[in-house]
Amino acid sequence: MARKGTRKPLDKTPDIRAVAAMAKVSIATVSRTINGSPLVSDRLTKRVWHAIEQLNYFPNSHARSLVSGRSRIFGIIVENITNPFFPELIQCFEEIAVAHGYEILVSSSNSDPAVLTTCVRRMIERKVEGVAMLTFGEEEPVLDQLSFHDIPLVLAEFRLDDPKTSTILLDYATGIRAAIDHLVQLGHRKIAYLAGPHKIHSAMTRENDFRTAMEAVGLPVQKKWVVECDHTLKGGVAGFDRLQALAAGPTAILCSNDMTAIGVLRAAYLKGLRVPHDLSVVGLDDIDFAEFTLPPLTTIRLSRGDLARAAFEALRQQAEETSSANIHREFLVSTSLVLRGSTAAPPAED
Amino acid sequence: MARKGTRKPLDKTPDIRAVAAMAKVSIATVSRTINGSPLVSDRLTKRVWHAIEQLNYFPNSHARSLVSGRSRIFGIIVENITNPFFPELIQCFEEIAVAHGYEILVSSSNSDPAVLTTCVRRMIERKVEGVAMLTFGEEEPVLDQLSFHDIPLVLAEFRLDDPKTSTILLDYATGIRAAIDHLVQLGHRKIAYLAGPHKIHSAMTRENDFRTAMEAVGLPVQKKWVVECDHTLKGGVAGFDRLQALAAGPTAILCSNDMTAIGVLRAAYLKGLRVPHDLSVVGLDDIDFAEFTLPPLTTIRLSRGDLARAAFEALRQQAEETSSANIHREFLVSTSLVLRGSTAAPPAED
DNA sequence: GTGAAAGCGCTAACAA
DNA sequence: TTGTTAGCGCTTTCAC
Repeated sequence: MARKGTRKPLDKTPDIRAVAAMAKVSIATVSRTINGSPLVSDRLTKRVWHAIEQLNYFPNSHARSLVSGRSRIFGIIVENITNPFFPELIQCFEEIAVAHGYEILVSSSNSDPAVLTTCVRRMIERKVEGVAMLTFGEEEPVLDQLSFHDIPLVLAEFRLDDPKTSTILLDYATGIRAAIDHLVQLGHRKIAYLAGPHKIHSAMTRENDFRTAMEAVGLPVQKKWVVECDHTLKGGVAGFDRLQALAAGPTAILCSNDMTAIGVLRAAYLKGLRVPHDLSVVGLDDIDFAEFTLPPLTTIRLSRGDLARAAFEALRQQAEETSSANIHREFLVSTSLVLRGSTAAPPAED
Repeated sequence: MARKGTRKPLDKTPDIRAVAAMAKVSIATVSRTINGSPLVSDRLTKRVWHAIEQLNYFPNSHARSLVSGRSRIFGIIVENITNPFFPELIQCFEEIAVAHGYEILVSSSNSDPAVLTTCVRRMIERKVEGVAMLTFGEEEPVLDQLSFHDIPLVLAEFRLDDPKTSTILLDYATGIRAAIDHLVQLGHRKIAYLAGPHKIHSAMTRENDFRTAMEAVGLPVQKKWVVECDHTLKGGVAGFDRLQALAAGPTAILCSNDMTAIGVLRAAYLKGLRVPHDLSVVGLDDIDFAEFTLPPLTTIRLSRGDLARAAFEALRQQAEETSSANIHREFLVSTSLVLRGSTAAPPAED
């Protein structure tokens, strides 16, 4: 409608033109300066930065993304931000991303496919350059969208035969085997397992690794002693209660995650069982809280830092390669047993 | 360089022009349809949506923001995402925001002014339409930037005389007074306080409210019994240890937040003190974990939902008003005492 | 009701 | 080295 500046002569946040005018250079020079182009002379570089500071100019990232076709945003979708494992993970991921000049968009799917769908939509609309799906197995409904829009992806425990998709494999088996060995060495033979939700892929992997480990040490897995929980504190309490309803209860419980284990600690206390004297409990994740429970939780450590680094690295490589060079990559994150106070020898048989 | 479509005839994610071509309408009509303009006829509306689905078209939000000048993004900056209080808060805020068609940008300042500065910069560059600073008192260094860029703001416990800034007041006093009353009624007279970092504004507010409450019930506040911690689990342990080093220790400890209190629970256990028999402990926040500690934590509840709603509402009002109508608003969030198992009568005097 | 066309603020050719 | 200019994908006048 009006030519530049005609409507409101002053009352605007400064744009690249204002900087150019003040520094008496072209807007191209301002752009080059901001982007660190080596072509700009020292003299002009100085003048431009001076003007930028004077005007308190902040480049508009929407304009940048639009024209460059690169948003420098990575999305990260976690299963449930309310589980302390994930904030710790997000924290690491964000630090790394910001250090590399990327932004992040965080979403929590809460195991709800509808939520997942809309947050993927939002990410596509924002033109993220990659998304880390750390939902551990609920990702299938949105995979097509992402691949249609050509967005690099890193998935946990899910191999997809797509050059733009990488996979992070979690070696739960080693940690779980170590936990079982530890328990067996202590004298336990009746070991129960509080599983995660079966619709979560990693929960199934963990459960299978539990079965494999039990078999390896020659212990039977009683069907009733594997109960499905939901990875929450409340779920741990409920799971424990179901286990307690059985005759000849287990002397040790391995849990699919720390939240479940902390719930068990609480429930056992209420039932008058003393951990580890009457019952041994092992968690998985090693969230910050695990060190501070009563007693401190013996758990299988899954490093947030390692996971975050793998996820970022996978995305960065995909994003910064020419798209024709993309290949499917795999990363492995290991686990290890952390011995604390929630495991001990089982009580003497009655 | 090349005219539209010359370079790669097909190999692109669809844009508004592709939709227009397929629906045999102008791009203006597509835009109107997407934005729900009532001016488009039913016949064309149908054709356009059909084309959108066929092509799996997602509008580019950078382009939208650029031209409309509205990003529909709110930023939320929290003090420390690793403290479970904040993920729960973010969760609520995000839900409300998404329900109202807004996106959110989350950042955790980790009490580091440099981090705060860069995350505010990123938010300004992304043209957020408002930011909720839930850092409780570390915001001063960035206030100028935000106000220079004319970005609506909502602050916790910080009044700023600016029409684009709203304030959320937290009524800690009521909850703290209730906690002190409760303790006094139980028979406690020696009440210690584990404070938060003094550089955090809310920590000072809480501490002052503690002093006021003590005075109101006629109890002296011993200088040595107020020790500054850092709102973490470790900090709670350290704070407890410092209190224990004193002769004639307190019989009850009120903590500036739940993390500190949980640390105290742990430290007391290690020292062989039984809570609540030997020592009463009260937290503040009522994070989800508080119900699951051993014993369950008596704490002063600060509703994440209320806080998130107040923050969103403040921002929405600022963003959707004509800028001339903006006025400073204040919201009040209340607290209340939640009785659980970590408080009891003090041990009989020796 | 619908379409044509002018930009939003910036980057990246290309020219000088 | 620097400046000129053509769009990035979309919304929004304005004219029909």
